[in-house]
Amino acid sequence: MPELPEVEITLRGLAAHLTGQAIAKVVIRHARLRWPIPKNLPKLLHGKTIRALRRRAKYLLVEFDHGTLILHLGMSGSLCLLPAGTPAEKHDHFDLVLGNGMLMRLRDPRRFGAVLWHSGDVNAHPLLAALGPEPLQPEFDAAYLYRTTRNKTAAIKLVIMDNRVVVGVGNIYANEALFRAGIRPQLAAGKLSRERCARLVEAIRATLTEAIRHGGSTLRNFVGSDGKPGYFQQHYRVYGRAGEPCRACGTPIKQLRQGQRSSFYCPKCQR
DNA sequence: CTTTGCACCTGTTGGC
DNA sequence: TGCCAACAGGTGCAAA
Repeated sequence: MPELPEVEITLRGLAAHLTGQAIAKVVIRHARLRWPIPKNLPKLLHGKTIRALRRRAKYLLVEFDHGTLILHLGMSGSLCLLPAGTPAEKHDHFDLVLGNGMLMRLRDPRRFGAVLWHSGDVNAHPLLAALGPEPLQPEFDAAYLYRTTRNKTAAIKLVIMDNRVVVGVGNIYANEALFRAGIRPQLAAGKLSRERCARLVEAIRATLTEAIRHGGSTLRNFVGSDGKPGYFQQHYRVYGRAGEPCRACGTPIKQLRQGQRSSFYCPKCQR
């Protein structure tokens, strides 16, 4: 589920409910996520007040006066707000119980997600320090992408999915953005012209912005929901459509593998 | 430095 | 229906 739009939607859904709340209790049911949840988290957070929620790449940052709780949803994670006392289900690994009688619950069947703590400047955390620009911020522009791709022989799809180049472009939206830009996923990044870099930047922005506007590919209620996604069938142009006709020209969509991930493209619309 | 493939997990899907 | 393999939207890391 969680590509950047889902994380952004989650952030927006939670922010107003968490900000200013004190932590009444921290519950760790299953500490073995991608990295272990710190054992001392309950002690660290008890009675402390949430000052703000932010997002950096696909990390959700819960800021306190004395440090930051770093959350990542991995491949299958979701967060929801429930009344305190709601019984936990199978994959509910972590709760923040709030002073207002609600709790924020992390559910993550595959456990590729993360719950970490960092005191001090969170941008200096090893997981965040080397990240590239946000795709929706002005630093990510045509000049930057052109400069960054020079002399790169790697496929453009792999490059835009590289966190050090730009964050938050996952497999689905990489495929969709390349279709919008009319660029083949296997094209060597260094061969892109300035004009095509500009098109790609705009395509990435438009694809992500549109997905955020639609509530991500998954719509959730954050308050009172059980975290089960209510599915919103996203109208993908190429992702998952191998063999089906291109929505623009009717040519069958092709599939290939790049870096152990599936890529999809229209051989006529994308060059 | 870049590139490649593995690893962490469970759930779902599709072929036989 | 059952069984099993393949695959899934992330991404850090070791090895080459």
